[in-house]
Amino acid sequence: MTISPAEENYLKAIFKITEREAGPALTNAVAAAMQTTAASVTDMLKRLSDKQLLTYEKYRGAVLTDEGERIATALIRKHRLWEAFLTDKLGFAWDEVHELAEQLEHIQGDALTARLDAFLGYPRFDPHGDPIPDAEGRWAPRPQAPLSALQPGQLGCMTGVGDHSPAFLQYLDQLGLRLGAVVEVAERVAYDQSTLVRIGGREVVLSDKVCQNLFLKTMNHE
Amino acid sequence: MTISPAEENYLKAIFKITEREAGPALTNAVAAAMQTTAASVTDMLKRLSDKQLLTYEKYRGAVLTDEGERIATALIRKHRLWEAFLTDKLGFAWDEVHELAEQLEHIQGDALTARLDAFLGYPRFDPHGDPIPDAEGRWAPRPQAPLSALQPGQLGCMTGVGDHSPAFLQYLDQLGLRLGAVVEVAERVAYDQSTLVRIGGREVVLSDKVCQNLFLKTMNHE
DNA sequence: TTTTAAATTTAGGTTGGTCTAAATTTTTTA
DNA sequence: TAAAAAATTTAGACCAACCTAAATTTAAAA
Repeated sequence: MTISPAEENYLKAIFKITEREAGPALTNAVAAAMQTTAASVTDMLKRLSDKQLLTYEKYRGAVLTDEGERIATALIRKHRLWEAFLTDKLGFAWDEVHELAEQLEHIQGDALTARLDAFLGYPRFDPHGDPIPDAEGRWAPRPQAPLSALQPGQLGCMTGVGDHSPAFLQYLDQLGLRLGAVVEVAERVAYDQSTLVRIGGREVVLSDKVCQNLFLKTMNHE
Repeated sequence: MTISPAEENYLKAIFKITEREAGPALTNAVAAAMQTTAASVTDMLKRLSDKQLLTYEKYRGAVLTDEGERIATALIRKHRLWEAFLTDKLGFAWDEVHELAEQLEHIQGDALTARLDAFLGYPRFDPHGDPIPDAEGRWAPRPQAPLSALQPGQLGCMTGVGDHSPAFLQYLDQLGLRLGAVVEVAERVAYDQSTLVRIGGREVVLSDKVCQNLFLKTMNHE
């Protein structure tokens, strides 16, 4: 049974929606994620349901089957391995790799994925700090919290981002915020929830929006 | 103006046909190369003609325009760079890379191609000895002849193959015939044009078909 | 609980890329 | 040069993936 790039993209979108929202993925949510119309989504959900890649109830949304989830996971694995390749081997910046990986993730061939993984040294995280599932679909645990959840005085090591847009990533570059950067929360402004942080000696104010999209692992002082 | 993978494949097929046959590429020749029907080809030739990627005259075949040729060349460049990547970096054998490269050649992004080229050290030939055009579409000259054209007593260094099928490539592996191998023509059998050659000490008989698909650069003794 | 609004599906259409079968043109052969 | 064969095109159809507009169902509000 063959599966098209378009179908794969739907499965991935549904996977990501159900990752962050409880219950079935609703038509409009999928349409928003796929940048398409609700009518097109309904169409596709029926086809994916026929292929047993998800269960679909009219007006009630879709849930991936085990097979659908397996395909989505494999796709995310390939996407992130290619992102690691593009940054680590070809020297692309972390804000340049998403679009290319969107194409590369659809290349078929288990041997290719396995060899690429080995060539990269079996990375467990991609250039944005997102976990790369292994060949069996297992995810590495990642104990992290958004900067917005840290209290003044707390110290954190940057482990990921919640927004992959080039604009956001470039802004972080400018602030010296890359994976592994150590950040100390100095003060939270009650008025707008913005946060004063110390990054490598310098003090910077980060908006609430930025803090919600910055993930850190808490550390002890010294 | 956007161009689909299917369209790219047609351009590449037509490029390769006109490379080896004089005059315009005929419908049936394209159909054979694309493993499709003549009707589908006619359809596509009209569309590519509308897009100014080739000139097409009913019943008389197609000739690529400069733009069509540029696209075909870029596609071949990507195909061969990816093949080099797959063998040199990921450790695939030369008979395993064609299908994967057929997929990878359609990945869009000039920066990717440029960086891949640099990462590989600007290779001028792919794992099968085929030349890789540079970013401007220029081809390295390759002075070579089929083994079938060499006379007894002549010495040659293997530089390429005329058949990329896994079966042929694996057979060559078995004979110790890889790029760079030195071959001495010992004798040609008039009856069936088969050739007795010496490869690294051993004597082997190669059929005419094999000899026509083995390319060498002639060398002087010692 | 009835009305309104929001979400979703259905109906019908488009485009790209393919197909088979029939019609046409070109080439070959008698 | 006329008939037969080969090559090619046209006609009509299909499928995947999308679309808009209208109809329907569900959820929210009065």
